[in-house]
Amino acid sequence: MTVTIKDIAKQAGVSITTVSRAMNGYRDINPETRKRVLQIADELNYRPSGIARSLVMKQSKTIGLIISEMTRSRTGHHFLFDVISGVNDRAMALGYDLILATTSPHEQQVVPYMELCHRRQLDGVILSGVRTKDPYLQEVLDSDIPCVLIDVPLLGKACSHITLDNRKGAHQAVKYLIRSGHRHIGFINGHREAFVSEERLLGYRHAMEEAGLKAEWVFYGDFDEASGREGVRHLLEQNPELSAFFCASDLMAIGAMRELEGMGKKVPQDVSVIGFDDIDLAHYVTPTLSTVYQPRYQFGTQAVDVIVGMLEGEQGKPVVLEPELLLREST
Amino acid sequence: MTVTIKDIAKQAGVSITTVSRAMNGYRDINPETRKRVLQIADELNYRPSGIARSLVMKQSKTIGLIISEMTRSRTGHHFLFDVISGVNDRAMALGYDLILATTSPHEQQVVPYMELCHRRQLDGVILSGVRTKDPYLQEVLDSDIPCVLIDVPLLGKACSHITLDNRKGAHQAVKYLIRSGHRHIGFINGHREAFVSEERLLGYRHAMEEAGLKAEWVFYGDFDEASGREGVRHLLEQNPELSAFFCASDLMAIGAMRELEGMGKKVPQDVSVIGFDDIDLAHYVTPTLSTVYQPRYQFGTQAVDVIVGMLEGEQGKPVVLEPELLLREST
DNA sequence: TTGTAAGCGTTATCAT
DNA sequence: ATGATAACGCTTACAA
Repeated sequence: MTVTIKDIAKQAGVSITTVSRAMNGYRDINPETRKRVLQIADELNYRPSGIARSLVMKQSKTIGLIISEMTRSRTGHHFLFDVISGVNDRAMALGYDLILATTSPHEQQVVPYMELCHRRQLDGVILSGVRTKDPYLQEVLDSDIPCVLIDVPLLGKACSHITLDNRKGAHQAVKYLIRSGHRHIGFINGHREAFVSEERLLGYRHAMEEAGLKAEWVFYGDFDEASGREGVRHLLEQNPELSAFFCASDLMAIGAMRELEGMGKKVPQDVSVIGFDDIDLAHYVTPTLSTVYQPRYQFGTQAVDVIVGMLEGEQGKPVVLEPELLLREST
Repeated sequence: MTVTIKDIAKQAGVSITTVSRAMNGYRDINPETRKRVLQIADELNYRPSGIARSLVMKQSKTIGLIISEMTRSRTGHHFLFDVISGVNDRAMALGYDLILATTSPHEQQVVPYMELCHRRQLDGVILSGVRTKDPYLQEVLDSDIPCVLIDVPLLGKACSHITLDNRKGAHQAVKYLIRSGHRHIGFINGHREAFVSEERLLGYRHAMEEAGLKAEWVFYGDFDEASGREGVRHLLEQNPELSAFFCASDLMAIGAMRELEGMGKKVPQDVSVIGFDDIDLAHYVTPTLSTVYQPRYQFGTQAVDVIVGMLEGEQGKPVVLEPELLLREST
């Protein structure tokens, strides 16, 4: 049915070896022959089988993008699309195919990391959304397949990562609030199993403490809008003096603003709010949201670069991207 | 290095055939033997090679999701993430792997559809974002590989599609505006190479004409915010009497609202606006946007269902999902 | 410059 | 119930 090099070989009256040579641009072949082979391949509408090639070459030219908790709430949406785009674009540009797979903390216990890798003979994998104590982390460390984690600072023989300088980002945001005159700044953080949460907390603390302020108004949310609302309620209840909130995600910041509105407080007149991520929503809501920008697309492209680097024998170097504070109307 | 059935066979003192049998749950095998084989496989940490299996079985258990113009502007973002999620979730649930690939009208001329399919031996493909006269359309028709197109009403021996009842959606929206008392309703459509644009235009016309109104205030945009603004400017310039706009995307509707605001017109007091899609933004902007809901996630899951149906020998039936008019503050 | 033949990790056919 | 053996479509020594 499908045409193979065998068919071409027959048609061209040469061996399959010669066909293979012609197709792959080897030079120890008569230009005439190559031309004829290529010609016939074209006529026959030959398409090489990557599958067969993968089997014999023991590399698939495929990168796996494994995302944990992709659809859980709407949180991922805003962050992940760009990451996926970046990975896809760069992977394609470098000649790699992309396999997308999703998992969850639970799934991770059911189907081992290595199973995903071997099934498709992934050359490398990019892992996003894993929590600090998810099962895959150890498996990644044990594996020989190059892997770069997004936002989890693991390092190993075949494992590197890419992340933002979250500490700096948080520090910038909080410092700005302080400079704007705020003394009582609440921090609505993400959940505790996210590495970025730890880092952002450190940034918050650092900024507060270096200004001689107490850094104790912290709430742990879940990155989504509801938990932003909750954070405001919770923190304000105990500390009515809070005049600003730094939130570990834009979604939480939006929730915070909504809740504040509901309480009759004006943003930014009464209370200032800063988010994190700079998702599209940030400049569509009213008031527009000041936030810490994350170069999501670059998370994707650079993750691929690191992987491919490792594939070529380099030791994977961690990548730490720069945050950028974007000031809008909410401050 | 990697352990294969051969290794297991040796360890277990049986033939590879027997191992294969054990692994695949055949029943013409001694339960004892199976148990031992499975046991050893586990000890050795055996992971089957999907690649090898694909080669011999001539099916890869893989579905390709090919998206044209994925990152062009920010338009796709809002619509595509859910489609991707849906495809991914259902594909995984049914035991299929997902390969994500992107293309563009230009790319389509460079790398043939069949090349993508054969390279990975895709069992089926889902195609999104193609324009009405993109090269892939004909290729899909000629191909024997099951394909379902999203929002392009192609039908063929191995080709079906899934779409929304766009005509009805548009009709509902416009009819609502008419019932609200509007007589001069502008339509900011998507670009002409989108099938959905034709359909939505028909819906607009139908609603207007059945109310005895002129249906001639049409602008062709590009689905993005900028073209929404442009549409308002253009239409209003020539027809200051317009008191409502129906837009073929939420992004254009938001652009329209922004432009109207800029002109000093209040939404909805002076002018009503309805969008299309119900992206997340719709209920975050001010005023919140009335719109026609598209079940994006279902586009994904059902597309997979159709593909898998075809893989099992069914003739692919087109799927037409139901729109739903969501009324919010912009009307 | 070209061909022969082995092998990649499976499944499948046919014996036994 | 089990085992040889031939595929699957390709690459790659090694020979010629």
